[in-house]
Amino acid sequence: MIEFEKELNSAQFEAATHPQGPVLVIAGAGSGKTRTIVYRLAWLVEQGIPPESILLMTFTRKAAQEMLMRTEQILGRPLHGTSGGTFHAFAFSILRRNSAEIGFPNGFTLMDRSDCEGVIKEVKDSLGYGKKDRSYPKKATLLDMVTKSRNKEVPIDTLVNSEAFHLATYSQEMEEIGKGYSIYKKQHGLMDYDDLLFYLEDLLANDKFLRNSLRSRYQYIMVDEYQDTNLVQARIVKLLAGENGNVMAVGDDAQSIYSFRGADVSNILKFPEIFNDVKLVRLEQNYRSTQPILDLTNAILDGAEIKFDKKLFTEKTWGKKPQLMVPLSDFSQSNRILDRIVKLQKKYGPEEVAVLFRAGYQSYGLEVALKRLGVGYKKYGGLKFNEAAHIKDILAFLRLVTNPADIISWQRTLGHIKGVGPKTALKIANAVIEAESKALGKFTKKYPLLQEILTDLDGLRKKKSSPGTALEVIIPLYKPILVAAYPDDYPRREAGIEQLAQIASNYDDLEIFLADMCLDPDQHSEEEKKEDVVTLSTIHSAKGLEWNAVIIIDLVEDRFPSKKSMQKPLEYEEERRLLYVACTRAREELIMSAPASINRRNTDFSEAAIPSPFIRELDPTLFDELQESYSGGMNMKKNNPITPPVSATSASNESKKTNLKKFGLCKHKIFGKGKIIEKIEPNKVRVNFPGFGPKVIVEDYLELL
DNA sequence: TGGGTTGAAGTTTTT
DNA sequence: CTTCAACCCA
Repeated sequence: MIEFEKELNSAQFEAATHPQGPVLVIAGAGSGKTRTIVYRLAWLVEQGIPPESILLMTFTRKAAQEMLMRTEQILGRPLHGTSGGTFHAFAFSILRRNSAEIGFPNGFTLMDRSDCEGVIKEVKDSLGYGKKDRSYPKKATLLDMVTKSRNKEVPIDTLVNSEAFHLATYSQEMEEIGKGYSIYKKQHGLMDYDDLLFYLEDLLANDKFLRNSLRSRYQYIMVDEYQDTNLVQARIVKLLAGENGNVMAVGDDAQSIYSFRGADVSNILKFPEIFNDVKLVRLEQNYRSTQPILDLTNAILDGAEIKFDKKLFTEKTWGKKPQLMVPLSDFSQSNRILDRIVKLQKKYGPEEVAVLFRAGYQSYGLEVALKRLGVGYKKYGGLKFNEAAHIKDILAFLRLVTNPADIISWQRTLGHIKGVGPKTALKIANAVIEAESKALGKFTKKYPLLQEILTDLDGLRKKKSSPGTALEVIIPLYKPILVAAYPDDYPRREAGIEQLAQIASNYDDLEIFLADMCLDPDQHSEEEKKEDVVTLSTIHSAKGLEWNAVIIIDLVEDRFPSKKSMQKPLEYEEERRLLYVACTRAREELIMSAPASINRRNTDFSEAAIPSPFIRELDPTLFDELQESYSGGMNMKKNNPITPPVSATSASNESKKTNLKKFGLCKHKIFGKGKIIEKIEPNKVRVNFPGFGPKVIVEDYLELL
């Protein structure tokens, strides 16, 4: 018997043992959110609720697995049949069984990011857009806009006006591309991540029988990280929960960091309006970090444009102040951080140290340093295992076994035949699909390799082969192609393919294997399995995790907050929350690093770097500052001379103000070159931009020419 | 139409 | 430094 009342604090207990109806748990960072969910699961099961009637939606599959495992631990017995995973994976499993009903009689193939980009490019080209226009939005940008408009459920036009003004001239065409994209997917039996959610919603809304059967199956629904759900996810929850509404939503509005993907914080704020008689529980006591760390994280939130009514507190009143390290450059930062990692690992154990950063590439320097010293590490975020060209090649081939209409995969696969490019591949694919044996005969005669590929595909299709056996056929066929394409590093890539085969051997069903590779790309990568090593992670991928010591690197302007977010208030605020998430991962030691200079990509020279505005605005008594001396050591900066470092921005503003009187030429990041025609308020001017017309701009966003 | 070359532009986060 | 698309030649 579990003693719930003893194991949980009163708020946690209240949430975990709430008998019926909707509950909203606003759980501050480190407030025992996972613990609450786990105890709720255990409580439900102890009340006699069958485990298979519980549905647990999480942000990653890993999170779900961990929670289910912990529940089994405290229950002391296995938990059979509880469904746990991401919205996307859940949607896939339902849609797969009902594909005919949503207009995919032959099933569908799930696309990953680069497949989607390929389709977008195809549509763009077929519409004849962007010819000869070098500055036409790239396929990645186009896809971003299309999916963002879909996720936020706002027309592209509106989206462009509110957050991508520089694309204004293209919004009409982007709208068309979006339409074409959606038709293309349907025609070729393809779905992207967004489709999974929208088709699921349609299915639930229209199929009363299915809806009722799912409702009676899932009596209790729990949704973790609710602040990062989007509108359609919220509606799906509503459809699944039904009248009795046994939903528990858990989240923290201060940790919402996925709005770039369409997540909508107002979901969590509006939850009480959507369901009746919502029980609201707040978890505010922090069990993770020491008080000096919380003082700093509370201060970060204090600077927010829209205030959070939230002050985390802890009983761990002891502890070290967070540190701000100022290495001379981003290059020396790697070495100084390496020293710290080694020391911290001795103190806390090798697994208990993590280095966090804004973007995947920011850890490259450190990775080199770690390798040189032979310190093991695992990295989360950034490039994925299945984004490597050779892995994609193999997966494309496998996809043709299940979906012959997948033109993108045909082009990828047939492109390896000498003399075949996208155009010829398209013709061949059409000949195959339409079964035009005459045309096909010509092609197979001309390209012997094609005959081989087709024969293998046919064999695999007929036998309904498992992923493992399919790979046994494909690998020998692909090997010569691999060797020819990458003469210098094919052994490394071959090892990657071996690894893929290893993963595949755990699956019986090819379609499920392929979907999992998109839905959960790095669950099986070798990284996962490494033990006793330091963790390197993007902050997004570190969500929900914690370590004794956390180091955050590259806290300088343009890198964190990212350059792009500086001009957009909403994105800038999200960067702030991102830093909040990063800092609240630390239990005992928090180290922030803001190198004094960074290397710009296109120059050989380092440029002076300005510490992140989030750091500059902090009260300097909240942290200790360490500066790297020219001889290499780190010295404590004595009694923290109040460091509103006569910031470079304000200094340059001064000079701007005087120069602006001349009404000269200037440059704006979005509108390009323009001429200043009028000074309006103390810090605003009217500028005429060729092509855009006159605009009122805040001086700080202008560069004088 | 494929394949190589050239020249310019753009750099985040993820299911 | 990398990626992308236009351009040219076979």
